[in-house]
Amino acid sequence: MPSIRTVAALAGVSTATVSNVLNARRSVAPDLVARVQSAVAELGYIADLGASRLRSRRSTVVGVVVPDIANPFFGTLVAALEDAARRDGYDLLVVSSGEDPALETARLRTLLTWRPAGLIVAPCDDRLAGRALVQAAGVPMVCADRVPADPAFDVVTVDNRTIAAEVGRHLVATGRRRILIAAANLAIGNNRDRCAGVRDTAEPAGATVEIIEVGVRLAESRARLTRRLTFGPVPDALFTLNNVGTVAALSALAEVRLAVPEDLALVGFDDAEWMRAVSPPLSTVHQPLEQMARAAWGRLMARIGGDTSPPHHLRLACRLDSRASSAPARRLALAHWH
Amino acid sequence: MPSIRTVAALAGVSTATVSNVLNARRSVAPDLVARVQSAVAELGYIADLGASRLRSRRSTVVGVVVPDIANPFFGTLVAALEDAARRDGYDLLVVSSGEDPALETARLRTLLTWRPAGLIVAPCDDRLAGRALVQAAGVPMVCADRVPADPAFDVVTVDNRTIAAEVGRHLVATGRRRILIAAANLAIGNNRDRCAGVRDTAEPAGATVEIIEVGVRLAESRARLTRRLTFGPVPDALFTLNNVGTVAALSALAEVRLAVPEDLALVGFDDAEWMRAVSPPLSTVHQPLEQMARAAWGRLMARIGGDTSPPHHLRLACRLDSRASSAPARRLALAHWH
DNA sequence: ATGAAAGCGCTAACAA
DNA sequence: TTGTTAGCGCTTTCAT
Repeated sequence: MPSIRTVAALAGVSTATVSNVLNARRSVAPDLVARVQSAVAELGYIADLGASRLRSRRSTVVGVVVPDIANPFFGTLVAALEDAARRDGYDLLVVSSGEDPALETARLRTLLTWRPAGLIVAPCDDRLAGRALVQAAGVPMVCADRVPADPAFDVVTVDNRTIAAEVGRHLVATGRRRILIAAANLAIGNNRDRCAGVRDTAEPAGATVEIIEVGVRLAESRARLTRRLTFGPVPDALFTLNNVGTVAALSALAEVRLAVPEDLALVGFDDAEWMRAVSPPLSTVHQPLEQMARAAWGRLMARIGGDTSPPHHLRLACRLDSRASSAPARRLALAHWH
Repeated sequence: MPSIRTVAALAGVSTATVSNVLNARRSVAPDLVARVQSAVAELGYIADLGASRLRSRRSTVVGVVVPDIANPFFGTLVAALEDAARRDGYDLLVVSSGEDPALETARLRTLLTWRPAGLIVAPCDDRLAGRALVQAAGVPMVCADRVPADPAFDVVTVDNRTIAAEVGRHLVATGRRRILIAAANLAIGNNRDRCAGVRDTAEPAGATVEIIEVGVRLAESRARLTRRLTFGPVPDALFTLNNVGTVAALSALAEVRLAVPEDLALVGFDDAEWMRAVSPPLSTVHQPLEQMARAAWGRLMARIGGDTSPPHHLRLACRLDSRASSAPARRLALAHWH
């Protein structure tokens, strides 16, 4: 591949001038600009950003860590981040932690190896074991979705407790009294807050709230939920705390032959297009993912730009999309779902 | 951050020795190894892979281009690629083309800027406009999922025509005669092959096959499908050629009040967990994504390793998971779905 | 087995 | 305004 020297030689200028033309840093005479540009075009020259970063000490790559890029929740988050990054001239190095804290730390170390300008991390638990590594490297980091226990970093998340309280209110208002919450993993603060929110409104209204931890994997969640529904008392409402749990719930409910919403109401945290397309359409808590991505990106850009203000802690509002899966059981036989 | 010189100074050795210890290239005396290692630990030294690549001319980053990382199909593909990459000590620079050929080319150019060891691309159409760029750069490229018209590169895809023929056979065998195919975009060879496959088996059996192009976006697909189902003759089978189309179909069918499978059978290309969890479970063509990722990665590693054999063209077999959404209409009133 | 020195491609001082 | 030179952090000769 041609280097900046090849271009300089062909254009009959110095490498500094080529650099200045390409980066528009210093003003260059119009005829030299033209000569450089045609040399670039003729050679198909593409600058080496690695070398550029090395010398200029300005990095244009940002590392992103998510628990699982195959999960559409994180896929959508990453897509929105990429959009923001592209606008600002950054590229994204994306890694998955597989919901494993040890792997998360290892992946963070790998990312630091590329000298990113910053990091955006959706931690796999509240501990965020790799935090020390990042702090030692002095690389700005913004946490998204999940909140590390001691947020010494900027954090962008949602108002879990408030929206879960609304779910509790909704379930009670539609006549449900025995609420089962399927939480993936209570080591995640989000999930504890969501449970607390439901309790806030459901218990004072006389409903019972039971919580089971079903794990982060689909197969395991389905199995635990099936077991619980087979052997325990049957609830009249089920609230799943993430999209994997919602799929697990649908499978488990079909397996034990419980009808939604006749036998029990189903509400899921995390929204997806298919959830409103199926019958019955599923009631969901919609998280503002694009907004979360933009906010996280904005904070990171601010930090990269030298902002040293105390950590920002942003909580975005969710929206409860109440659909047929949590309609009152008694009215349902007659109602149309669409 | 400490550099290799900081480590060398602390360990009392030369930078060459530090490099040799860290990369295990030349043999180093045990005591020096120990001193280097403790210096590394003490300083929290993390090597700069950009500088390393610059000097050694060995890149450990691979660029990945997908139409949309938020689409679980590509999310899963990328997750599988990341897994393979990590095992081989590579990192992934992932970009989305947004199903836009111009953006695809721009993103490819951006990737080349990082001097990747190779590229894995799921093109957004058969033209793959950026191919010239990649060839000029001399960077090995493997295409996955979609096949460029003139495959001068290694390609890993699925046997679309064969599995679509099986879908046609299945629909005919279960009593369907008026098949509607909802193709996203016929500029994608995959979709043309899938249509041809259905025709291969359905038309000789006396069924009619109609094809409509619904576009790659959900809202548009839903609208076009609704319009077609409202104003055209009602088919008794619908085959959607990707996961977005399947969601669009569910919405459209609910909107026009057609019941699956009583009024028509529904079969979707692309599988997802939720498709087997909903009622009725959806019949789907399952693509071997993990296998596709492993094969693409394997080809890329071979090319990076110097393999100059003629382009490989791999077609993997899909599996039709026939579920209740394409059960024979007449038997259905009595059948259990699960 | 180890170190000194050169140089990967680029940009930032500094000189002219 | 332009060119010359040094050097970012690393690896690789080449010498010892």
